[in-house]
Amino acid sequence: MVELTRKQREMERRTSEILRVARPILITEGVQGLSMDRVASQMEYAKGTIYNHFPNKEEIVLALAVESMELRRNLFEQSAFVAGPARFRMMALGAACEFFTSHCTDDFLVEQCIRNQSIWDKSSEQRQNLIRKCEGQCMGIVAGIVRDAVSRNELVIPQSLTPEELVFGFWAINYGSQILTYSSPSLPAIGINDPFNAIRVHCCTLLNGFGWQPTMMLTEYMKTMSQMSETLHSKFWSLKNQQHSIN
Amino acid sequence: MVELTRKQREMERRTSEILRVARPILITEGVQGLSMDRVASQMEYAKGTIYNHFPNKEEIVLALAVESMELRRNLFEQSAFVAGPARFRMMALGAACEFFTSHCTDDFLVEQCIRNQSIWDKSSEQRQNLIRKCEGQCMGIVAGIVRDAVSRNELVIPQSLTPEELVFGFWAINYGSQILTYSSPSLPAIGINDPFNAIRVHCCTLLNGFGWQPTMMLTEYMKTMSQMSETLHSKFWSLKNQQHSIN
DNA sequence: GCACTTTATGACACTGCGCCAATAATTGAC
DNA sequence: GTCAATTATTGGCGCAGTGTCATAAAGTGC
Repeated sequence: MVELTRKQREMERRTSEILRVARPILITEGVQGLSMDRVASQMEYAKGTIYNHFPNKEEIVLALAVESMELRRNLFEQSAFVAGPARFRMMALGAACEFFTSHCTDDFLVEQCIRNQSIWDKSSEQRQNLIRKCEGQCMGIVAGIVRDAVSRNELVIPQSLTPEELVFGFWAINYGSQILTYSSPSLPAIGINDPFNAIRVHCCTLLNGFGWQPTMMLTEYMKTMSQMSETLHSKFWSLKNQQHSIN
Repeated sequence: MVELTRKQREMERRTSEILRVARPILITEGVQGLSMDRVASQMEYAKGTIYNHFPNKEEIVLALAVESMELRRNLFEQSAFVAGPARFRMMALGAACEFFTSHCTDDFLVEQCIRNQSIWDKSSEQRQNLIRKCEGQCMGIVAGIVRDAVSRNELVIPQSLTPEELVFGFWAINYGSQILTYSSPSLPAIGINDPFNAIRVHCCTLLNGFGWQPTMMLTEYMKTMSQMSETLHSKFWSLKNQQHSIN
């Protein structure tokens, strides 16, 4: 029994070793650049051995994405601890998104990979469920804040919207802007100089538009966001570093 | 001279023939499924001949994306003709986005492909510029509406935002929601039952949040959107069909 | 030390890309 | 109408990557 456990642990250790080797390849050269041969030779194992751990490279990509999404979820969880009105927690989440995109760019890029249909198609349902689970957890955290705001009478959700659908709008605007920022070749050329600032303005406008109390003037919102960002950064950094030491 | 032109025309005819063959493959089986061999055999030409027209398959994908983006731009142009306050034109643009996603799904999917880094990397700068140009034109149409609203005193843009950055928010929320809708495996499972409706609500809230006149209650906005959508659909359809007859 | 199980290996068949020498078709001068 | 020159087409080749599988090696219990 002890033997079995030792073997299992060795197996798991190598699994995470594979991920450790694969991650920088995926980040620097994309899904194209990642190949089983390459991972194998870099680890000084035969290809077949890698196939004992992952049935195809898409599974490796998904496994890496799960790690990255877990970091995002941890940042979200941390944001949900901010004191004060629920709106502050919502703003902290915005700060977490910004942090994730600008300081965990690698993880953001890895997370992006799973939006590729061909990767999704080739991977096992089991691992897909891990992704869904993490996605659901993130949604749960944000929707929880929305529900909290409602119960505190700080927000009235339009009747035609579920709390999750309200979250969906913020999710979409953050996600969309991040994708556009990273994949649209030249935003400045078409007049978008500071996408981060722009999205902050839009989020503030959206929050105010829903009448989410306390309503804030733009200047006040921006100031609070800056302060909040600064306060949270140390926590965010420690979460990020934790993540890296695990790998 | 006449001879040359005839040859050139034959060449061009075949180029578009290649695209006509490649498009359904790309749509049904993704970038993975599209191969030069396959296009060649389906057209009953040798592979080398296809390479006389496109230096690699990525160029084919980009060429298809240009076609699809041109359809989007045409829908946008059509929307900009709507009479009344600039806000109505902005709403018509929203309807155009909805139409593009739900009735030109194939084009939407093709447009998505170019967000893939590896495709962008392998394609020529020339064709990349075609994409940028079309993207810039789309932005120009929407930013024009924003500027119009400002000059009509129907809108005051926050000082920290350029008109394009204001557009960026709407772009992000629409784009983001569309991507999430198509690539997030089970939105209903996490509480998002009607993403389209949700985004309409968010857009209305955002417009109101910016104080874009005439301010509209949600019910009024939704009603107007439905009417507008219905009115525009015939124009949209004819544009879409035009596109298809060209191919 | 032996029979048996588990694990690792790398050669192999297969697919697809991009190249290019050989081949075929077209052209225009005579 | 013929023919050399130009131009276009062809498909086989080298290369790289995937995933499989028979074989070899290592590990395990007795």
